[in-house]
Amino acid sequence: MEIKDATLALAALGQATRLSVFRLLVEAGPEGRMAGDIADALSLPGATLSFHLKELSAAGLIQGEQRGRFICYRADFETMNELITFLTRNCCGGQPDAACLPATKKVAEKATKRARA
Amino acid sequence: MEIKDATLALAALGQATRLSVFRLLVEAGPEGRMAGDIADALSLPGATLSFHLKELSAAGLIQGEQRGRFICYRADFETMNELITFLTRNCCGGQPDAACLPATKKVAEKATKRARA
DNA sequence: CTTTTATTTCCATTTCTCTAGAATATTAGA
DNA sequence: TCTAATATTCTAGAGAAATGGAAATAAAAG
Repeated sequence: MEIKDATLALAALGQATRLSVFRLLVEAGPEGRMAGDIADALSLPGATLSFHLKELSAAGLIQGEQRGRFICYRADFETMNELITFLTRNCCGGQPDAACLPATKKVAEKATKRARA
Repeated sequence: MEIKDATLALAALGQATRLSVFRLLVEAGPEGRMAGDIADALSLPGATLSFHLKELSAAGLIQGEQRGRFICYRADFETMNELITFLTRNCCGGQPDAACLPATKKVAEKATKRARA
């Protein structure tokens, strides 16, 4: 992930309504939730939710899939993991001893394994 | 970390200039870097950098310390880890099998250990 | 093909954010 | 104390983002 993509994703998450939507989808897992369901859960007007879903999609953080006349949205966990990797990458100049971000090593390992698989 | 703090931190990072500044400090590690040094590295006018440093400070992502007539800024790794924990918390309803966010388990463990220490 | 339901796009309004020059503060050294 | 160096606050203008009602679109059911 490049800085441009990371900025886009972080800006998308740096907004209260969108962060709530995203967290809802992270907790929902791979099954996701219907748009209207999300609107109900967060008491959002359709137009407002739609605007935010679009932003999250553009940032690659969620994906929507038509299901009958509903649309099912899911969190994109791969993007999320890339984002975390980006944020913690080369922490403290890459010296493992410094270990300022405990996530760094483990997350990086996992990401590498997944990329190879 | 609460949603309000997470939003603040993510909004702070969701801006190209600030993300660059923060990444610079993450890579610098606990030693940090002087404000002027950062301005040079990123070719930023003083007023602009100062504005962004203030935002990052307000979000708890960095801290400044006076050193002679310089000010040394460092990344706040604890906040960063809390943020990652927040984002990945209760992924997929907390079912470990789902494992959509590999970071979840490891990061959460580490964060808990540190909090107890 | 018409209606119902789900969601999105359009649009105008309001609000917040970014930028950087100029002025101000703070510290150290001569 | 006076000056140079470093960094912050003030300020205003330009631009971007958020909101939500109304209209449009898309899909399925009758």
